[in-house]
Amino acid sequence: MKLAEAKQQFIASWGAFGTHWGINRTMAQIHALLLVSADPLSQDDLMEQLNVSRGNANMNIRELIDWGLVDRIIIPGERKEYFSAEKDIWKVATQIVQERKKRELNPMLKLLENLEEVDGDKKDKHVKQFSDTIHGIKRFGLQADKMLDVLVKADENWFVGSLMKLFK
Amino acid sequence: MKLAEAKQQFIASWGAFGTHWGINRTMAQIHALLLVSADPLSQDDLMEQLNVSRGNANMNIRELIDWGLVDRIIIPGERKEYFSAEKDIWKVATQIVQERKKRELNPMLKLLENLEEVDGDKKDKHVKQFSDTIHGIKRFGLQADKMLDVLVKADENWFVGSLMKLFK
DNA sequence: ATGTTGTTTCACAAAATTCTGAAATTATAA
DNA sequence: TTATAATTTCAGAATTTTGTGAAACAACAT
Repeated sequence: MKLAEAKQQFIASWGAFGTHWGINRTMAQIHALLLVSADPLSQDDLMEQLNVSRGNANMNIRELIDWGLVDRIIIPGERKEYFSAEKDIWKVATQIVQERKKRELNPMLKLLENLEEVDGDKKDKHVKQFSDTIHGIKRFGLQADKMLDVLVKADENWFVGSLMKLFK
Repeated sequence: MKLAEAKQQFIASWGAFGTHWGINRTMAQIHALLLVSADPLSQDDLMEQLNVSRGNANMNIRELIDWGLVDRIIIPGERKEYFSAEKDIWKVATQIVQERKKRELNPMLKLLENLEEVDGDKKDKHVKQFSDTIHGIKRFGLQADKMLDVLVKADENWFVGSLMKLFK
């Protein structure tokens, strides 16, 4: 397969993949393109290669920078800004985990804490089912939270090594 | 807090949460409502409590059944069907992991295999960056695939216990 | 200062997704 | 059978999300 064709396919698939995970197509595609590009690209490069507008490109680049997945690169002597993606997939994954934890898991846990105490007779099966469910989700969420903290801080080799032993 | 209010808040939040994960609002809300309901509910119950149309309710219930998160309950002597959600959150989580693995991770790995061999000089840095990236993602994906398989098959107590030891 | 190039913003447009409700279908009862 | 209740389907409507492009803004060079 030709490089250009393979790139296209990767970008298209990564974009489609993203939409299943609450990430919009263009953002995922910009990320994909930067992941497979040897050199940093400018906003115009991205616009041209992905066929998207200036505004769209700009907004999604910014979002990727917010997520810590893309860096702004200043090339001395050049007026334009360039962008480059973190290529180490372990780092990409832990960065995403960290952000989603912060943005989604932690607020959810906070909510669950509020919902934990409901008025009413604990013998009432409706009250009981509600608080049991909330409790169960919270317990699970706290467990996940702890695990993900370790994962985020872990070094890939140590982590994979330990799991291998565990799961061999 | 009153039970009714707490329920409402849980349902609304679970729905919002779902949208960050590629799950549509109604589907997540139906799931939430069934999670906190002590007894199975009919389609009409769901429609009424969530204020959604028959078609919408029907489609999303079916989807939840497809995902293995909700069961159809036949009550003898009753004409209507009732629905009930798996309450054990560990089971819910492993079920979701299993499905997403099948629907998303496995196809992605297959794609990456196709993209692994690109024509052209391995010395060309563009070719090299592309295949290095694809390789990296594939390696990571295979590792994740294995891990998740273990997780799906694992018993919660064993799993959490092992991790506790590992991460003490 | 003034012009030029590059970046950001944002009102509106386009597209994608989700929802509705009525009609068609299916299942059960009389 | 025929009537009745429950379920499913799906074309179009409503809503939400995403994208566009021109104008405002900022940075720099002359």
